[in-house]
Amino acid sequence: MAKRRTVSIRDVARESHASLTTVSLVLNRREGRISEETRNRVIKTADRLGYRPSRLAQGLQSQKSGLLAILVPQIRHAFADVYFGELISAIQETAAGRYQYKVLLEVANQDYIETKQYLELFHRHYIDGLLCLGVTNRDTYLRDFDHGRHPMLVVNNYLEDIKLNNVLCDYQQAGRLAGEHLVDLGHRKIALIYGATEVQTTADLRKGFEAALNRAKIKLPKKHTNDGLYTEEGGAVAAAALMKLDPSITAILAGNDKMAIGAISGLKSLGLRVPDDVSVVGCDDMHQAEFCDPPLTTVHTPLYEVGQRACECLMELINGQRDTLSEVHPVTMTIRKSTAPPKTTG
Amino acid sequence: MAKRRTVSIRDVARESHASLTTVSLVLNRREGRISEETRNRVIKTADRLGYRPSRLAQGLQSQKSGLLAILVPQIRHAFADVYFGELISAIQETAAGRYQYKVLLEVANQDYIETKQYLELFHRHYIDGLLCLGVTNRDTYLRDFDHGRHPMLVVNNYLEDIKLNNVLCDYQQAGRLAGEHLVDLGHRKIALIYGATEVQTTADLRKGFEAALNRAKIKLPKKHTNDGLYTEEGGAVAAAALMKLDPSITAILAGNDKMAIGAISGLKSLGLRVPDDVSVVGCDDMHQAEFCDPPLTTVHTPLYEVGQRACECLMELINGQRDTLSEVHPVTMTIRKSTAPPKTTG
DNA sequence: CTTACCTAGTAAAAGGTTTTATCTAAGCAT
DNA sequence: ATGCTTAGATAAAACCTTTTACTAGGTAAG
Repeated sequence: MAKRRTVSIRDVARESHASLTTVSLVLNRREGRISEETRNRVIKTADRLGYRPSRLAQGLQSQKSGLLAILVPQIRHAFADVYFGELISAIQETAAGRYQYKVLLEVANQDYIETKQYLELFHRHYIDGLLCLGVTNRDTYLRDFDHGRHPMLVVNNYLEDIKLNNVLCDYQQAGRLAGEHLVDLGHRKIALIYGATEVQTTADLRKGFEAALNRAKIKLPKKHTNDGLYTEEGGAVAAAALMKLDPSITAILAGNDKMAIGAISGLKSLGLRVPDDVSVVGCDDMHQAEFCDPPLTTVHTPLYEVGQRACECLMELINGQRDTLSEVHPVTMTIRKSTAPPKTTG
Repeated sequence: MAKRRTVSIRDVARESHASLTTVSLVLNRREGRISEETRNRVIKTADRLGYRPSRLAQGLQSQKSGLLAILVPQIRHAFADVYFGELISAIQETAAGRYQYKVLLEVANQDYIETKQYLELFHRHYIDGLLCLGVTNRDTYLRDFDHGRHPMLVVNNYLEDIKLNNVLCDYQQAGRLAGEHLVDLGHRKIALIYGATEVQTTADLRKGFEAALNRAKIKLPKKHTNDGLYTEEGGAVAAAALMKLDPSITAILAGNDKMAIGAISGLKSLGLRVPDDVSVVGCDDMHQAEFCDPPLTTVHTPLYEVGQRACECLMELINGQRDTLSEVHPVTMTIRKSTAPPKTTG
């Protein structure tokens, strides 16, 4: 079981009676400098020996690691969340497929942030770029990046008082579209189940939603809003509480599909029918939204596309083709069966 | 915006009037060789300059990358699956927390397998070890690993005819426990909703389940089994089909919690009550199982623990403390509200 | 006084690549 | 015969560490 030494470019050079330089030039397809004959000889030898250039040596030389990292917050089952899952899939596929980049997975727990591991990642040449997911306004440590020295960008969010690169969906538009849809159907008593308030896009969603309602002279009083904690259970509880507080509510927007689905089940367990008694709108348009009962009307946020673009933009930052960027993607309504005009009350 | 060169060990040596070797010795805590005075001088200088050793150079020297990869199959939303999510979380946390290892995310799509990228990962010194998730009997390419030249192991599964390292739950026991639980409750007409047949652990679950039934002189005929495709929708459809084929069924085991939850909703929509009319047992004990209606009786498979152990074992393989291994973890029943004795039919 | 050993430290090699600057031989013009 | 150009190839430097083998100077033992 003699662990044979890995074959290096030196071995190829020796066995093909050429110099290091020649082998390197041939293998990196620098055209025109080497004769056809030598080229073939080198390639054949490299093949025969099974030569594979070491990423470590290449990286040391080029000062590039060929790696990017995805930083996710430490949430139980962050990796089991469709939202993150969709983004991670998009990023991984784009990085691997289009750029031959590999993806590192990092979790930002308390110690990680205190010891500034996210900077270490760059300083120790682990990565060439960083994508931050699930960022909130409380993540002030991101200020360490606002000099723009390290290629990084915030995915599907932004921070109010730190200027960072980002690619995201238009959540104000999302709120507006959802609001207009419900108003157009004739609803007047409309409620909102929001997720965490420290997430900027959530604030935007609310802003857009409220603006749409206001335009139709509808208020969004405190008793018409509730926290759904971004979870199904939270959505269920929030919906029930809202209906208890004001039984005349006829429509609810939830900040994501999970809470919307929870809300539907919460309403059902109160004996209310969706959409006959109460209409429900979600946000995200995740896979499951199509298959729940009733199929969910929701705002389609192009997450896969955002993940993909985030990766592309990060590569541009890495390659210095770009300095700073902020890209906003439009959203659309996907109308299914969970919304309908309100019952004409007598 | 002059991009200043990264500070190297050479800079530290120069500024602290010591040699490269001395600096390296001090910084790597090789005790005893260097005087207290020099040591302090070096440390102070390193701090002042903000020196961070380059992982690339260290890796080149040590022939270790400090990275391990998780290989997942290309399934839509593989990263949004609680099953994979739990394993990935466990692995990532263990690798980062206990070993200062970082985790690379790889997706095994067709091209990836055909071009043997999984081997390239080792040959090009990207990684020191590999963990394979979601493996099936069709993944014959894994034969490339059976020489044991590269540290790798299969997580929560195994292959019948390829001898590989693995850490997994005892799915035969899982089937047996579920079967015994239902038999003990008095059920005689029992059905199984399985996932993909090409997954070895699924076959094991069935085997253990059937053995438990047989011991009680109960058969598991073809019409009492159905494919649930590992999804909620699949579970719903499968349950409905089973009940249509044989309305006398009083209990169902589903191969995972997702299908179990689907089965419950499928049964409900047929007007059947769970557990009053039909008992349902799941497998996995994912977070959601506790919160569905009724709370799901299920086999608890210690996924987090398995992921953690997988990581630990991989590190032992990497460090040569171990050559080959196969570790099976016991499972337990978590009894909640979705199972009950069968109705005494008049 | 010689030998052996210890302490504090260093020079140089090794790890594997890419790139820059240089070299050689051949062909051609002067 | 000399100088210039070019194609084809190469030596050496650079990227940054860690480790091995060595040195100089001092002390203790024989």
